[in-house]
Amino acid sequence: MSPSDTSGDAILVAVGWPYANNHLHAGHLAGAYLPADIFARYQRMRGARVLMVSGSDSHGTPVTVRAEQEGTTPEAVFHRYHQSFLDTFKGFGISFDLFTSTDTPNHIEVTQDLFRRMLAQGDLYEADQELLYDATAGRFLPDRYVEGICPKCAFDGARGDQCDNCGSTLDALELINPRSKLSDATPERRKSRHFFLRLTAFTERLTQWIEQPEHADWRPHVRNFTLGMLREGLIDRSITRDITWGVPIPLEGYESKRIYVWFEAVIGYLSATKEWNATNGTPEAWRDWWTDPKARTVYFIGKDNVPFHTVIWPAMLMADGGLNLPTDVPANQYLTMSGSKASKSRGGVVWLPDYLERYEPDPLRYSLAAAMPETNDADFTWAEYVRRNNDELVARWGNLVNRVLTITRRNFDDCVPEAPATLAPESLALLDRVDVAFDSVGADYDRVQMRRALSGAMEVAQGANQYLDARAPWQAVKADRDHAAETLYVALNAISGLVTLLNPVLPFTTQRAWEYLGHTGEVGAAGWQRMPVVSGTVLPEPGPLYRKLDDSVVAEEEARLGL
RNA sequence: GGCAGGAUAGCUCAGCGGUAGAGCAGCGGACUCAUAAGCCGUUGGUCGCGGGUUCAAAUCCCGCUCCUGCUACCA
Repeated sequence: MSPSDTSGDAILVAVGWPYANNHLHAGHLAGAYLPADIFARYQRMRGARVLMVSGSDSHGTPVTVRAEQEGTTPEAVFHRYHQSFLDTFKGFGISFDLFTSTDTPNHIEVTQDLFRRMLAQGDLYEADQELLYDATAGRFLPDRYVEGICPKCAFDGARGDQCDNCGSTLDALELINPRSKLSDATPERRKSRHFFLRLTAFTERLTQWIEQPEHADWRPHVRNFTLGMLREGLIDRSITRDITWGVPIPLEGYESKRIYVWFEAVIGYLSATKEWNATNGTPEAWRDWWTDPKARTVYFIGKDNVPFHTVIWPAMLMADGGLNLPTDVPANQYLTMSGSKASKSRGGVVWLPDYLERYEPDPLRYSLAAAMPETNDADFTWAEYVRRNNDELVARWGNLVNRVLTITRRNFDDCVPEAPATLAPESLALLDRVDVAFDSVGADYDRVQMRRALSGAMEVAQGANQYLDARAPWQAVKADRDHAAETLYVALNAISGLVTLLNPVLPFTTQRAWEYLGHTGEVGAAGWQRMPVVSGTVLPEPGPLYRKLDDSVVAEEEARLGL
């Protein structure tokens, strides 16, 4: 269903904003974009009015630094990766209604509007801040851009925010012999006037909100982490920086400063909703997602983003007044790559544009969904990818489709056979099992338990294989043609249900299977139910849904990773 | 340091109070429609260590060991 069709319940699928300083990798897909897409596809199928939005986070120090290194502008860096993101999402079928950026007039306007109102209400205030300044690079340094000797353990190499040796959380001003990571210069202390978010004023309201009974089933790592932050005490944070690449402060005399990304990027969820509705001729309809208390707003992010989505953004929404707070923030844990953490800055990563040059999107979607880091960090290995592709997609599911279509077309004149008026008990049992799966698998998708949903659907596929084996239509077709006809008719109908059940995870290949069954249109448009396969329908010639991968792929890809 | 999660069959993991499970790998079998796929059977574990609660603990409580992550002025 289109977000413009107002008949369904409104669900905002809000997805974390990727930082436009590099391409996306498999960790991004597993952590946020894939679960969001599966969820959105499922909700659309069951008739919800889904609006799925995100955009490039175009601002921030690393973008500026990268631009300087390359001798180009921050805009150029941002545009390059923004385009890369769009290509990647298209290639993997991540079905955004809108993927915009923080570099739009609309976003700047929405941000500045909220800034002004929060300032007027006293939720923001001005104060001096002492910071480290790199005179060589001509820039104030974020804590992470400063290194020095740890004041607690004397480790030389501690970063300004944290010492990797003893684990202490630091203030960059405490470092002994600080040096800039940008220029190696010794930074100097300078005062600068900034705006602060009065987070401390929201502690009580945030705590009450998190402790509401309907939030009891939030993922433990999200809920407990948030409660821990609230218990330990929030700290007012400065939300402006001495930089020139970012959203301008809407006041006179602040031309050398910008609103900082962590304050501004989360506003993107709201500004993107407004942008989509303005573009589609319904400028007031953004309220259906943001002010209707029945709307759900679900945020798909990696766990490193939790504080911004369960504390800072909710506080900003409370400050605004009438906007919906997050319904759920099903943050994922990390995807590790052959045992080590996937990272944009380090190597050992499966880059998504690179992947798409060699492989189809669905097998990676499948592998990542089957081992999604929902409760723990999950490890991605190429060996497991190849195994899942070959054993599960090719052998169990793809082969099921292929074998049934092949026998049917060969023996029944390329048509769906006639079924008897009364089906055998095992035939009814299989179809019933498929139909029941729509409830259980659907509930799992709805709860963002993608691993469970997928394994539930795949168990039904296995059941279909067992059914076929028990009734052996390849033999029956010689002795008892009606028996074989029933088997194939039932199997085709079971496959039809499976196509729909699997479509949120495997949108490309299930669409092809859908057409092999003689259906027309899109799987996603047919609703969350088993589409009957009708006797007499002509079945087109099928092709393999998946390609079997040779074991040598494992060694090749591991070599690329530098393992 | 604080917080969270984990430690279960060779491997990847599920189970989270009631006689140890799945997939893969291994072994055996019947079949042959299918991308030599599918199906059936089977080998294999004192569920990290030590205490405790209970008629009963992988499952709850306490302590310990090891692993991973997060710890909001990169996002």
